[in-house]
Amino acid sequence: MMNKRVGIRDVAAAAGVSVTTVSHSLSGGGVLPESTRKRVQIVARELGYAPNRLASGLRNQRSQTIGFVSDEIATTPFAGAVVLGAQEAAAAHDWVLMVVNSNLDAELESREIRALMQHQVDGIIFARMYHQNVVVPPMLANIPTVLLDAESDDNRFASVVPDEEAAARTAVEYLVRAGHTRIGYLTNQDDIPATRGRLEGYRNSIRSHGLPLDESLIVTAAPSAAGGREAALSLLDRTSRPTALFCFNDLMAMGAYQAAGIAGLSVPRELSIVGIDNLELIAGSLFPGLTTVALPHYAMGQWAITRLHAEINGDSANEPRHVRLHCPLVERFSVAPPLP
Amino acid sequence: MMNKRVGIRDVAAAAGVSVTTVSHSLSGGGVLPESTRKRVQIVARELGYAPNRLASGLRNQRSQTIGFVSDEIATTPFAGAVVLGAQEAAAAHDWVLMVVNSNLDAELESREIRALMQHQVDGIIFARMYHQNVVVPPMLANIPTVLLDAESDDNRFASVVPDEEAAARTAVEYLVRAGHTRIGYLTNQDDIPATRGRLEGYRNSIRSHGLPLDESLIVTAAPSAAGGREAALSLLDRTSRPTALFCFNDLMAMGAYQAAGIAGLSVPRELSIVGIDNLELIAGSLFPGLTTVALPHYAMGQWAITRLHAEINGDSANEPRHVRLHCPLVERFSVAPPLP
DNA sequence: TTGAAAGCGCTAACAT
DNA sequence: ATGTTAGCGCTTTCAA
Repeated sequence: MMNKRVGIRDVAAAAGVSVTTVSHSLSGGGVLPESTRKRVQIVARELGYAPNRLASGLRNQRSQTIGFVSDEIATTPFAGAVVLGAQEAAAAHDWVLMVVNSNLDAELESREIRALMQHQVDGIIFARMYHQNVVVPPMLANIPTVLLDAESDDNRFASVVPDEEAAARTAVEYLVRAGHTRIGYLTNQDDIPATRGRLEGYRNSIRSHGLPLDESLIVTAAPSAAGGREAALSLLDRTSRPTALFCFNDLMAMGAYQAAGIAGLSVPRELSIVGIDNLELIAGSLFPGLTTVALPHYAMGQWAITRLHAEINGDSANEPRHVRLHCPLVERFSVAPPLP
Repeated sequence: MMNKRVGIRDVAAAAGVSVTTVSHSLSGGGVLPESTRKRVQIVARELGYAPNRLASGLRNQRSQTIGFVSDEIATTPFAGAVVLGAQEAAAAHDWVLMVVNSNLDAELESREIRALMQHQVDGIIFARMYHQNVVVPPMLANIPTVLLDAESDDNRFASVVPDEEAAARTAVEYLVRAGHTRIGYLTNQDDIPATRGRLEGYRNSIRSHGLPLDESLIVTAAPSAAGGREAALSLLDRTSRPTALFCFNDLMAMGAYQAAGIAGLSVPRELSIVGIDNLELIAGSLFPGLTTVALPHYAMGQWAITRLHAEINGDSANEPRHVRLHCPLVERFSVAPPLP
């Protein structure tokens, strides 16, 4: 049910002017005396006039609508932050988001993108929930598109991802500053960009602080609490155990807490722990609270829309194409100096 | 950039028929011989024709678009499941979702709803992330709207919420079946429908199993891990401590695990724990895994869209207006028989 | 069985 | 300074 009663011609009639004048008055076009403009605006408000975006979109070839395509929106708590960042930035441009989700089904994803294009979206955010390399569906070649938490070999698309390497350095550095010299790393067994970037960041940071790089302090496991628990356990069993653990993500960090409990070690007095993700639900609920490096989900959503806006308006020539966003440290209570 | 190249008239030209015939062929209207219909369809496919929904929406007064209005999409992991349920059901009706989020700001919410209406959405899902009573913004009176995880005194709106009382009964019953007779309840300090419903369910279930209802076993706290931890601690300190804890939500259950650790009790051997929510991230990561009652987020999303569809098509007369959805038990490993 | 044409609500080029 | 009018792409009545 479209309940748009009053249209531009009703306003015109009520104000005793033509539709052109109304259109100009409301959209700032044309050259009118302030007086008429004001008067028309007042009449429009009184009548409760609201423009029909379907009609103006049809006329302007601009729907003021952006397609947001993502994978697995349901299983991650990241999606909310990304969508929120995108939605708030979109609202600032008077855009509204059409959200679709493919649940990792490429065929479904194509259908959804097709639907979005039928709705004449002005552009598309192609988002993944975990930083990854993607091959962009070919039909996106004809529409302004920016990649979010994803990168493509196809250089045509602008993209934004977290700076994984710097995130890891931030975490390790924090531990080093606290006085730790034997810092274990619980890494992810999956070979994805995040894994590579964070591992590199760990190694670089250790080295750049003049600490010995002991590869046996790096343990590989599934990026889950269970994975982190087992990995941490294997490290804590050793005679000369690390005094701090840097974990690929907050879930593995949660596993490290569990391992500490099993090993009878108190966090942070006897074992310091740092994660990555800043999953509020986990990091804020662990006891004591987990110090971790936040992934910039909100900021990526925001950046993607802003970049898309530039692209659609044709002033994207000087805009950066590929961006790695900063990941800030979030301090809670899981780090202390090592025992003497 | 609208990149719709080929329109209905291109197809008409290519097929050597009129636009009318094309329209009828594609949408199944009119009375044409199968032969022409097929031929036109083939030509349309070859040309890569796709209808412009802005145009058909303008003509039909149906945008095939639904507004999804929610509060705090970012802070909860529930949002994803709700949106997914809604989106998949919407796709089945060839609808697409316009998602907006108000972050609890009523003024912002109004602006967003206004934007949705300008885009001529055919209906609106008014969703909350925590079961609550709401006053529906007055402008929704003129558009088909269904409430999700929310109820209103205004009886005009269909609504769907979880069956809180039954959820609690499911949890307690499971504990009783395992042999527990002293079951503590960690309840929420906030007076919201979930709190009332679950507390009632707890009491009803205890009574209906012929167990003594010991009100001192009910402890009130903040619905967080910290709240659950403190509440559980106070219960476990007692001489005749409960052998099982039912928790208002998974976060409080997580706190109960922490309390068990502090008290030196092993879960589930010495203390059984059940939650509500089935937050995969928490319930699946706790060690051992948390047995909990799932909130029907996906199903609510689905129901809301289906109901809205009936409403928009005017065949909602026999449809239920207010529904409480079943909350299924999800078994993991946090429950065992009490020690003899 | 097929086609011409009006019109959904809006914008903007072109008059006046 | 303001108004007339031709579409945007589609559906559908009405006529042929």
